[in-house]
Amino acid sequence: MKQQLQQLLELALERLQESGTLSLQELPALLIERTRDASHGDFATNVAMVLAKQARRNPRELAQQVVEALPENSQVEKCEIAGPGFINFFLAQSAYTDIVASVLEQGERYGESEVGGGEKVLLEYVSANPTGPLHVGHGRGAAYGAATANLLRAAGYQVWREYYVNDAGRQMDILATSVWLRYLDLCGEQVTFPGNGYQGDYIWDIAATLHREHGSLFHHPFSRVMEGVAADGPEGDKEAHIDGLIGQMKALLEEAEGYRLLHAAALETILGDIRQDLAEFGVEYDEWFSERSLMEAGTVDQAIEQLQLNGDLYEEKGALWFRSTRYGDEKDRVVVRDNGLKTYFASDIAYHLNKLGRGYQKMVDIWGADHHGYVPRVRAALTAMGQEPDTLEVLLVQFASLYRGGEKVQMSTRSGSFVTLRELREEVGSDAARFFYVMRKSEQHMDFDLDLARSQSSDNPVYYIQYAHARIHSVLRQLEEKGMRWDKQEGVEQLPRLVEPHEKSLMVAIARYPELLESAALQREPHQLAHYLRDLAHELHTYYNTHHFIVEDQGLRNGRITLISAAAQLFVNGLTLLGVSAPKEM
RNA sequence: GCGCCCGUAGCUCAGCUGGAUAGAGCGCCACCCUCCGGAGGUGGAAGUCGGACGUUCGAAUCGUCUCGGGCGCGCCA
Repeated sequence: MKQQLQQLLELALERLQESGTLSLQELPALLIERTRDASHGDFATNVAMVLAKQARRNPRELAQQVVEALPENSQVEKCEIAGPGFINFFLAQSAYTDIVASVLEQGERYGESEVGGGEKVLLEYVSANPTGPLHVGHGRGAAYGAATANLLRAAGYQVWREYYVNDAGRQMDILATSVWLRYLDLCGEQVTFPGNGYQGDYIWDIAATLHREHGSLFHHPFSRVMEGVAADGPEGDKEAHIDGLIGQMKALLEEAEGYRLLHAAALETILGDIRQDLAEFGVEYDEWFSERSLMEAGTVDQAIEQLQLNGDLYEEKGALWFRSTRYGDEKDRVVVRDNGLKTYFASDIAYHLNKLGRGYQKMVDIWGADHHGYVPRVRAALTAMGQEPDTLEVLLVQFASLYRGGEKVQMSTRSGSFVTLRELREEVGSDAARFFYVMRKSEQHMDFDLDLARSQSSDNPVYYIQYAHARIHSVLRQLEEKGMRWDKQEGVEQLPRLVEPHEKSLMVAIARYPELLESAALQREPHQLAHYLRDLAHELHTYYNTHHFIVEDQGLRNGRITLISAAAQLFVNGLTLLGVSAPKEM
């Protein structure tokens, strides 16, 4: 609808240009908006005001000429000039009844568009290190990522959803060592656990499983383990201490290939937990991309080599540095440490090159806001490789604070008292969690009210929306109980009889949906959809309270049932995109 | 210190490629069921859009400065 108006306007302006009424070098991008006030019609444009200055013309006078030049269109009832020079469009009722009919025709596809133009997008989200269970911060990235993926697909992008698994590197070594130390404890050793080790109970669980399955196969005296290991903090060097422990573990367990076994056991257990957690949350992926596979395929070395050939690397203090300052970064970055280990950054460069190599010219990464400082260096690497830096789009998700009983829930990773995503899901349910997470703009800090999310009342927006949908189905059930049936054909024909203001505004809301989806997708803002659904639910409830749907007049009845059925379809479509269920009864 | 994000009604937040009297929910006050699920609806009170200056016919929206809050500035990931 909006696009049609846009075309009409373009035609009008062209006519004015041809007739010499207007002579502009360049026409500006036309802005047509939904009006806020019904007395201003359905759509409005400010072109006259925008052009007035260039054309040195009175905006209202110019608006009048534009209106006169507009081609006839059956969907446009009239145009008015208002205020300082707005042109308001009043649509014919048929424009709306046609849309209601098309909702029923298109069903779950209603609202989809092609604005994405089939562009291939690789969307990466969550990608938390498999060193422990997902917490509520990851949950927000998961909900946001999954909803954004759905939105992009609906808008005609080809989306590939990926989770980057950091299954190589030092953090995994620390994890394996943590498990081993707990295991040694279970073997009866008096273990002093390193400050930098992973403290959570889940480490004990993995260790216990290993102990049960392998007995004391990996047992070494703790005193032996500590030989030559630097002191732990705060007096000693925490990093050196943990690196020493890792080294000892690798040395002592090599023969039995125990190191690899423990490493794999820890990884598989935790990654398995993450996968299950996300699956239960309705968050899906097309691929779980392994960092180790990248290493083994030599992609990381190739990336480093490429930088080397370009002359963007230099050596200093035994390490290999990428001169990222050349490409807008604040400081240069290490890609290979003095101990020969490649940094996380090195494999991340390789990963992004790999994505491009797979034919994705658009990479959308969703990161926690604490990683924002990381953006310039990855962009720098892409630029250094001859890529356009905007092939990478990074969406940052701020953290969420939980509130229970009006009090902020204290979370601390260090003490292990963080709230896991699983605990959150169990407390408030998946629907509420998914909706609450995307209800706020992602870069906005959010306060997550657990009591509200859990409450089954109208205060809770999730229930409010789901209730609107259930209510429609309740009406359909009532209809059947009364021995009547919905004649869709007749209903569509009777739509022009729905002239009540409530009916008009419900139709407007329905017509707005495709525009809304486009906007939400282009801006990667699922919260727009969440707000829209709330508005739509409000329209439905208001209508419900004012008018009866199951009326004696058969034609009117079918018309109304047709209208609310279209609304029901939108609740299903919209909630599905957000990963929330649309129950028929509650 | 430098960089990024955020300051809008008592609370939680929309609105931000500049536009017509600044919106919603919660909370508060007053109402609405012989009727399809009241898990609903109607009305009301409530805001110097953190502050200042600037650009503009027009600024919550853009620019500069400033105050306040969060985060980041490792050979960690």
